[in-house]
Amino acid sequence: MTTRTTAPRRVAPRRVEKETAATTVYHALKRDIVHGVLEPGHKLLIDQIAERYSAGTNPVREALNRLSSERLVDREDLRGFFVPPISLDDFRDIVRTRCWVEGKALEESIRNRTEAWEDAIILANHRLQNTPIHYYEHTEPGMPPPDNSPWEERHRTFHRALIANCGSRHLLRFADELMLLGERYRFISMANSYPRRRSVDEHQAIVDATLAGDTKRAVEALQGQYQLTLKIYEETMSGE
Amino acid sequence: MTTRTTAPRRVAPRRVEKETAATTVYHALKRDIVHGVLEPGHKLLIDQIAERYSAGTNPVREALNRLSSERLVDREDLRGFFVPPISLDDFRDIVRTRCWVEGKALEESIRNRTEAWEDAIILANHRLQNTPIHYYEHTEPGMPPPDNSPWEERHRTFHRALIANCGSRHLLRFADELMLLGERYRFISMANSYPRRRSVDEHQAIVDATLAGDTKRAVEALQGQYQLTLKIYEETMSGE
DNA sequence: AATGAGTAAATAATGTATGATATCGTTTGA
DNA sequence: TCAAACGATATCATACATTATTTACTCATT
Repeated sequence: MTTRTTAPRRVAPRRVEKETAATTVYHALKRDIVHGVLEPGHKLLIDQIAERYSAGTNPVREALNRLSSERLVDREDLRGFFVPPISLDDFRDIVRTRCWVEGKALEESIRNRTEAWEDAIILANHRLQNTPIHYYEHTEPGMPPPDNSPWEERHRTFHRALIANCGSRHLLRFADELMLLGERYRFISMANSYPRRRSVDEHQAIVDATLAGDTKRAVEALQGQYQLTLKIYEETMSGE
Repeated sequence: MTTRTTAPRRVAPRRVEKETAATTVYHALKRDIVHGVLEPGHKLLIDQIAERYSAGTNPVREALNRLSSERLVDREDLRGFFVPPISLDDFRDIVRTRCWVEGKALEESIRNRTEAWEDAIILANHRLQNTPIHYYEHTEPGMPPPDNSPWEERHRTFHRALIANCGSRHLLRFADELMLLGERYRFISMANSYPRRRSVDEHQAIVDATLAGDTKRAVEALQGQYQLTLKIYEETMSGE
């Protein structure tokens, strides 16, 4: 048997991973609900949604049904779908639960720590620090709100990296769900509260304690950040 | 103004709460997957499911989409729906996560304890103790497996009652999801392991510690029960 | 005039049927 | 032995029919 001179390069049997319309609508709806584009309490009319995302009614229904199981839309038989209302109580619940879940997940991640996990945190933190935040105050009046999606994306990645080593798929899934629910409140009510936060320092403190293996300090730093977010939200609410 | 002698008793505008076909199929599928009637790894063909539950394809797709967000069915675009496979690793993850989540929820429930909550636990435990378990060994060969759904129902209610006072809707939702995922393993692989368990004593121990306000002992008793379940599962698996 | 029951029209969710498109298993040909 | 091609099967999307809810209106009663 002779070696081939031209590498046969088996064409990767990569499934093209085509997306169905239902999945496309699912992601679009999810994004628009989390970003507050679709307002809390708003009724989601099938036909409107279908037209909005250029899809049929059937894919829309499938997307809405998926989201209803993630508590990102409310559903009532024969009455339709709604964007879930927001409330201070709900946000308090989300933050508190997130503190428990991610606190535990961080603790376990540190217990199981590996070099690869630590590297991923360093990297995620570095990338996050190098991603600028565009403040609303610096844009001209009448301009659309600034797009911070790169920062948002890296922020999510950073927090996922912290707890990624906890060893529990289910706990990570819960953390992800809660992160999403929490982000919704940030987008809806606190779009412009970035500036008052020394988030770079906060993140650095979490990273330092985590890499030092100081579980107690790391968890407290993480939870402290979430509780600060809640505090700002409460002030924002009472100030209006 | 005189008081009316015949109470007008405004007829409660109680919505009849009709169930759609999609919801009916959703519950039926959920039950059959948890009970292991639909086997792990099995492909869920839309038409088959539709016929099985006497429904159209559309309601079936909606039900499957809901369940996919609860991890009770796996979904792949253009490839269909599947009953999730089971694995020892997955069950370990479920039990461990359940210990964390319910441990925390029980701790918080005790911290916020009220008389109503304690009463509900007493009652749920009492009802559970008075519900007999029908053992497979005691039925004639060839007979269908015994129906323990009353016990299962009360068992669920008991565990929900323990943590109901934790004050977090989201945590309770997670606990519920995990309970369901865990029950699936019990139904699939341990249908006949009831007898070897002194579950009445185990439950009583949890109740005693809980009502005594002994958080540490209560949580350990609760987690101990789950870990015992895992141990039995591991033995069942290796013994076959 | 204001209130409320009853009723009919409009609206929207739900379900059915059908056609389009992708995947999967098999066969055929080099 | 491998790969391309074909046919069978199933998912997905659209169009349409059905059923429930919501709204608007009428009219009797207070």
